[in-house]
Amino acid sequence: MVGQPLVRLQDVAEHAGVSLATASRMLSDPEYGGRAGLRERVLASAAELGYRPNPHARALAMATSTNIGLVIHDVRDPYFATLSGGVITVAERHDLLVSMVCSYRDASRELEYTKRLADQRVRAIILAGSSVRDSAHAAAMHAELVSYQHSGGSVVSVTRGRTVGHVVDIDNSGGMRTLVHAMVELGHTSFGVIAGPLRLLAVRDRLQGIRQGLKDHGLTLGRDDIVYVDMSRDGGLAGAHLLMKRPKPPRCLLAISDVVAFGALSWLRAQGMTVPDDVSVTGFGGIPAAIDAVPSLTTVELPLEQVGENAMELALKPASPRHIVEVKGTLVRRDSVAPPR
Amino acid sequence: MVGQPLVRLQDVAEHAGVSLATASRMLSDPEYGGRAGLRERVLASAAELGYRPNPHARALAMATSTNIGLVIHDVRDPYFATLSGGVITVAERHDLLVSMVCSYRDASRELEYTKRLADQRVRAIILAGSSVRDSAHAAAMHAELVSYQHSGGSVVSVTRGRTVGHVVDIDNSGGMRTLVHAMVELGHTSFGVIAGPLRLLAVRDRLQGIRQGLKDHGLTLGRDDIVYVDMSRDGGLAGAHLLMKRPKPPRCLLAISDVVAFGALSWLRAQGMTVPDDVSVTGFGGIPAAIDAVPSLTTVELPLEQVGENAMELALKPASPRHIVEVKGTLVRRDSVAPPR
DNA sequence: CTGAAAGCGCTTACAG
DNA sequence: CTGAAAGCGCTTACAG
Repeated sequence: MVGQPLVRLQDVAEHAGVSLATASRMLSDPEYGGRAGLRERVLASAAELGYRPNPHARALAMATSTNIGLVIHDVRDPYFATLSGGVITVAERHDLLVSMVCSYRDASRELEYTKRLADQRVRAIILAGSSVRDSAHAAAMHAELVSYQHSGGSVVSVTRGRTVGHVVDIDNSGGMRTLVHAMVELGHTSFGVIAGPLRLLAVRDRLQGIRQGLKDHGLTLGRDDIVYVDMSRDGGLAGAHLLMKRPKPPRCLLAISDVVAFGALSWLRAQGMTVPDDVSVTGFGGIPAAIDAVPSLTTVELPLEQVGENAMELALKPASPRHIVEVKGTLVRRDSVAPPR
Repeated sequence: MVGQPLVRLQDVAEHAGVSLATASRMLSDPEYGGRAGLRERVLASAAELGYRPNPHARALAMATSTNIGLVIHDVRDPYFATLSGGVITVAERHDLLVSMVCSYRDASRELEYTKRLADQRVRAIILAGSSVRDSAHAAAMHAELVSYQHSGGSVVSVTRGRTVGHVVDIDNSGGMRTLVHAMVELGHTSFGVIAGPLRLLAVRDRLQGIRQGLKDHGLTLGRDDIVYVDMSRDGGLAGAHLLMKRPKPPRCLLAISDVVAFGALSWLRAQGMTVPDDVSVTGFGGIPAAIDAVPSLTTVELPLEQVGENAMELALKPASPRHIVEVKGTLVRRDSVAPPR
């Protein structure tokens, strides 16, 4: 690359009449003493020359950068977009840049990006998507994270089950269980579940919550009462179709996430079915749009933005002791549910 | 930072029995010749030792990195989330990481982040939010971008009016004009506009499109027919309130963006007003959720994801010649509009 | 407190 | 084609 010569620390030092070392100290170590007026002089020179430190040189010398790595499933998903907003807010407060990558729920992408971020010496890696249940992959991820943490990096997972780094543990199963209780108490006994891929831990946990919630009331889920789809609006569309076209369609549709529930609502609307009169629908997550859905969506609301903030705050803490922040969702009952007719 | 010793290029070179220089060439220059089997040997050593190049050392030596900087207004806004998805998709294809920052429509943030990204020697800076109309700020941004480009960086703006770098030019005014024509042809004559802050060029352009569209039919907008709000769902809520509480409320609400329109729909619903029977509502942008709104939202649909892909593709092109990609929206008429009663 | 020097891990003219 | 050496722009023991 060609370019006009940039001003280096060396230039600042000369301009201020001090050594490179002193200039470096005055500029980047606020604690450092120094004879009266020295610091001011160096700062003035830096300002006058328009000095802007080269972060790569610094990262090379210090073996750490001023960036944060954020791994999510998909930015286009409001769940992750909202969470990312929280991460970015706190990162900004600490003058940290965030490099965001999307795994699209693909294990190998997740691993590759994690390595890439580790190589970049980001200060912290925040894994904000549910971890994947694949023992080979899990082992590789674990090894990578351990070595990354060992080299001074900070690891934060927004998923339980990781044995390294800090954790923001979202109570997926408990939230779903509470939701199911409420539906049963509303009078529902016939459920259909639109689930996501079983390799995702969050999916498993939410399903477990559903099963437990039903079991608490002596109910069970039949094999056919659950369908597995992509965790997207289109997945929800397909899932609703599969469940509702059965001979005896369920009276309450439990979607694995809000976005999936939106797809279901859309399918039902297209079929001319009325929610909640014909069928009740629930989501999970509490993305902002849930409140504006028509009918407004009953869901387990997670403080998504705050989860992102928590994650970023944990990223700033030393690796030891490990912190586990538990986040519980709150059931928000809205218009998408009613007692079965 | 403490950490186990990582393997360096030097180690690979020794293991393969070649010099540092040769190892470097074999590993990072596929074009480079070399005696038969040499490359294989070096690659084998690198693989065996688990060599992972230090990107900062490389960036320092080459004065360029393998990252892309993306500046948007807000990740939580589906408009930008969708667009970002496109950027990330193409970036991944080229093995590039994207560092994403949110300006929250704040000029000084935009400038600071741009500088920061330039300092990081990102390969390209993609400015995906509408530029701000403030001559001092514009001058500073321009100077920064020129110097960045001069030093080898690639600049792409998803907004017109920038005189440096490539541009993805979204036809904001033309799109709005078409939309207004359609509304007038539907029989509307009484409009209310929920606009965003005038310092945003995109807002000005869309407003201009509205005015032009009306003028084409001999109509004009009164001073009170337009309100200025935050470009968010809550802004839309407030805007609808302001306009609809007037003595003679408009029969058609033109929102400056889809998200703002969602807010308006929400307010109207809360008031017990029916869309489109009582009032028609339109948006702009074509975010995915527009189709699932109830009533589904009439809007000018932009290929947002593709805009992001285009931007990233332009980022890969040499600075000269400049490319201007023009993107037109398409009017999508849905259920949120009807002839006035 | 301050400075000269080594070192971070690469790339790339420059000689051979 | 290959290697020794300089250089990228910082930080930080190590002496003074």
